Amino acid sequence: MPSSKTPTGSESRKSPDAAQQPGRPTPPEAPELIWLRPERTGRGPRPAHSRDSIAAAAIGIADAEGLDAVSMRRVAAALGAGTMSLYNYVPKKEHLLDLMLDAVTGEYRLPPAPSGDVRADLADLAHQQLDISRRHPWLPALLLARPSLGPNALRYTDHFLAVTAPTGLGGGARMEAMALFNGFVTQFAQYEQTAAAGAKWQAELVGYLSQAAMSGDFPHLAQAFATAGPPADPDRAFDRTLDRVISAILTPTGAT
Amino acid sequence: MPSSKTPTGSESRKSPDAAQQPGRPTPPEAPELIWLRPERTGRGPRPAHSRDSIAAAAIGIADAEGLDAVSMRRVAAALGAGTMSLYNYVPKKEHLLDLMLDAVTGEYRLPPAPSGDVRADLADLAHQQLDISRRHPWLPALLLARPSLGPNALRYTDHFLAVTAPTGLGGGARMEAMALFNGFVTQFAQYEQTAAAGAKWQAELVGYLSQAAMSGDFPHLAQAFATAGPPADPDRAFDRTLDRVISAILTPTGAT
DNA sequence: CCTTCTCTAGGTACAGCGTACGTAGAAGCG
DNA sequence: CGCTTCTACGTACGCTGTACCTAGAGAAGG
Repeated sequence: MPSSKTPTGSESRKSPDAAQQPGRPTPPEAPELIWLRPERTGRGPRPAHSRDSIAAAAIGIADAEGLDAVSMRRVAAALGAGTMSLYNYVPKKEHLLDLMLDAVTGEYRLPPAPSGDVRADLADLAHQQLDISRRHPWLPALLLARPSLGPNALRYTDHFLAVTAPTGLGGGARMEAMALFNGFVTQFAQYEQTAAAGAKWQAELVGYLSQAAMSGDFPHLAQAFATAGPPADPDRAFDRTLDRVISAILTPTGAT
Repeated sequence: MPSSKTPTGSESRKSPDAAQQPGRPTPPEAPELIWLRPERTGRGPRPAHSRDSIAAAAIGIADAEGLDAVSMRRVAAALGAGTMSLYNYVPKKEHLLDLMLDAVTGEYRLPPAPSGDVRADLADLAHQQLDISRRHPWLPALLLARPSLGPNALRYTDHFLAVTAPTGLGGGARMEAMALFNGFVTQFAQYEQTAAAGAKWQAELVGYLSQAAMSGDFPHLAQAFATAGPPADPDRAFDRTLDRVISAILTPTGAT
């Protein structure tokens, strides 16, 4: 943690002679992480909006029209504010996305303590994430694009660590396990979304694949096609692979 | 699914009286999937560029300046072509990204046949993917964003199916396994990239996390922090989790 | 051969994006 | 009270993807 007053000196923007003049405050070093910036400093007029309301507005737009429709102008308009006013709350658009992420992460219903059944607790977390992802179709893409760790994500992380405590794994290993676990669920949700988005795309893909299988260049693909049964219920496929992932996490490997 | 000739009717752009006139060809329905469009039809002047050269140009830009620097204008300029000429080869920017994806997928060195050691073959695939992702830092993000299945991806898929044939799993299950497997590697590579990108960001994150751990609101997080050893070699962490993933794939669960 | 049709090349233009910058005024602190 | 620091927001810039249009190249049909 650097002292809050020392300027780095490498970022002088104006004339160099004014570099060290104490009259120029040179906004010392705003943290890049939005959660490190206080929402309110106490000085000046009180803000007309809150991070929560901004996130809610953005989420409303994303739910209704997709993530691409979330622009600074749109969100500001939804709040009844001027476009540039939004930049008082959110220094860059990235941070707006961080707010959205953490807001939906708040939708988890986390029990006060683990039930004792690790498998069940993990399965519950996975299904909750799938539900949330279905409510907010843009979520998987965002989750895959940026890590982010807002307050609600911290709560989730703490809960995950609590749930997996009985495995005997060390803290680092459990964090890796969480990444693996979340990653799987997120990717599944993401795939579900893209598949649902374009029926035409999916139909073309099937045609393309079977044509490729027919060509003879991909014998194993052809064989897989031949032996594949009906398209299979996605929910069942999810549970099946989820089981494998949980087993992978719970199986001891001798390393911490 | 509408028959392939009937116009939807909602897309008439010109005068409606010319709608069904046979003289107007009405480019019947170009497939959305770029791999379904022939690269060359045979009529007209021969194109000045190829899909390969276009992909190479785009990849060069992305490698040097990141994915955001890949714009239609930039790629066209790199080819010495006018911006709009690019649209003769690539109907939308998405398809340019598809070309890039499949081109780098061609960098896999796939042995002509599986070695017989499933674990070793899978580990090799994973390490190759990690290498390719390190050569092309933009790859993980792209891979996570869109499925895509170009010719090289088909070759990869066929190989994966061949490698996993001895597991006794059905075709569908092995496809799911591939998704899990690729997803893990891709996410790991992606995380590695974002971590490498911003040292400042990472430092802030550590500060934020330890501050959160200190606050007492997240006891398990605090405990994980306390028991965590040194930051751990990323390569070792990769191999460790990769082992778990492979085990998850290889362990029979009674379902096909 | 010439005609015709289809293709490629590329310019112009538009709507929309993120955001740098500057100004005006309100609210807390000394 | 004044000083400082905040909020609000209009204007403007450079950039994006791409719709639309005009020329002209070259293969196919007569």
